[in-house]
Amino acid sequence: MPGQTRRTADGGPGPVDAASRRVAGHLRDAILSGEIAPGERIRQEEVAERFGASRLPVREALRMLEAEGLTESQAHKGAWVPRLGRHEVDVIYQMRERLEPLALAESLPHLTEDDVHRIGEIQERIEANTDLAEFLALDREFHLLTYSGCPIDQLSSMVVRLWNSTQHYRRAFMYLSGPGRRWVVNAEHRLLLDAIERRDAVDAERHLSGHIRRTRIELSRHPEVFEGTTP
Amino acid sequence: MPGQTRRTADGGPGPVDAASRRVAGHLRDAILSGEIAPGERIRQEEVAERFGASRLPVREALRMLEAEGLTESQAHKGAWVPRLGRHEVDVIYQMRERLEPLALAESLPHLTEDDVHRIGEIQERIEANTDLAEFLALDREFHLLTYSGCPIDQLSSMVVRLWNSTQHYRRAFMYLSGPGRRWVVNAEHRLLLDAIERRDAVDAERHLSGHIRRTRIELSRHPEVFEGTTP
DNA sequence: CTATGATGCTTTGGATCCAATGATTGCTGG
DNA sequence: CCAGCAATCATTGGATCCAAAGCATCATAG
Repeated sequence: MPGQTRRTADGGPGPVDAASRRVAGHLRDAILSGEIAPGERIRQEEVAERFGASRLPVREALRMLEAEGLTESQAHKGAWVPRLGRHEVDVIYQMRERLEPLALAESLPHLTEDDVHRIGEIQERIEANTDLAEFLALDREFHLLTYSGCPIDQLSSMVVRLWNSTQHYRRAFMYLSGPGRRWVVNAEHRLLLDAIERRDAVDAERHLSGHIRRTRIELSRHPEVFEGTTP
Repeated sequence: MPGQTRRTADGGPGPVDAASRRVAGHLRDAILSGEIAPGERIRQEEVAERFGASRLPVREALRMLEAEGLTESQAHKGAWVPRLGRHEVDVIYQMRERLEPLALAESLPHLTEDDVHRIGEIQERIEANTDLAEFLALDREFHLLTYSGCPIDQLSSMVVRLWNSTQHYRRAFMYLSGPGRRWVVNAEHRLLLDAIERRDAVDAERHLSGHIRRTRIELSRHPEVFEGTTP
């Protein structure tokens, strides 16, 4: 799952990746892929041993992930992946409905023709794809690419953060709902892509907010997503 | 400037404050009060010596502040307070226009009668006050109190983050514009407060987004705010 | 048999020391 | 006199060691 490693700072020509950022990247992938589930605790020493580093960069990595909404921590009690409730996920999707159209509008003027072309290619791969994990990765890549021209760091990082913290529930939802309504996603993506190609910010914002809103409402009809995995 | 110290985690019954959180609190106050200006670099050792700690908790504190949008950092190049441009601040205000009404709507049902009463008291102190620094602190306290019932951590912390990163420019703007349009703020606050007392989320959201929007537009007419302090 | 308190064990937080990287400054050659 | 290069210095990143706080278990008394 490349492309979203190295987020917070170091965005520029940063030549090296410090150990703390490397550990953060591995941990991020582990959380986003579902290997570490919500509610699960993260022990510093275990992570340090796994990635061949000392505990210190692990601590810094956990702070970075905390900034991205991927972990929570409390003094002397450790860190864990936050477990979200039904209402919490619903509100986070409402935040996406309000923020991502703005990110798209800010990004649109800066997207190159090549960028738009790549977005179209991703959509073709989405339509040809059948694997669930790959669909999630491609969908994420599709949307984040549409925001990639946004020059406002605060906005970009908040959008990524919202995607991160709901990734697990999106996966659980897609798993439950099956591929039956995949065509709706494709239609929405196609309309969004067309608006982007026409550089029509108004249409793009409308299609995007509708896309997120529909997902939120369908997701809210699967309450079983939020009850699972109670050890 | 109390009330906003100890943000990120530890929100619950956290009994102690670790040294890193204490350092983060002091640094946060220093940045929000303007003592450390945008663009200024922060040297770890200097901070460590100043607050009587080792460099390690300072490093963790800088990560926490990075999470709150108060600092930026790059590997082997250190940390500094980010300097924002005119357009960047404008977009951040647009983010506020979209997010804070949602935070208010989520908060409203959970605000107690006592909360609402305290908000009214703060507004009275705002109207009686003449000092600029105190106005900024009270205004911040007013708005954050209206969001204090919001149970969605992600939303609350994002709102605080947006307030944090624009605090310096808000102060510069208030300093330039003078008290001449203070009455507009008071009128908007009064209408907002009334809607809150009536538990009218629709009205409250409208007044709030209008309040932020007007501030954004007046702020955008003072480009000199963003050019100052070039050493 | 249960509840309460003390003790040890695990895990995190902090301090000091060492290594690596970036910037600055001085030197040398054109 | 200026440009480029190299060496030194300041600053950050990382590893190891030590202290403190939570948590669980076990023993003991009611």
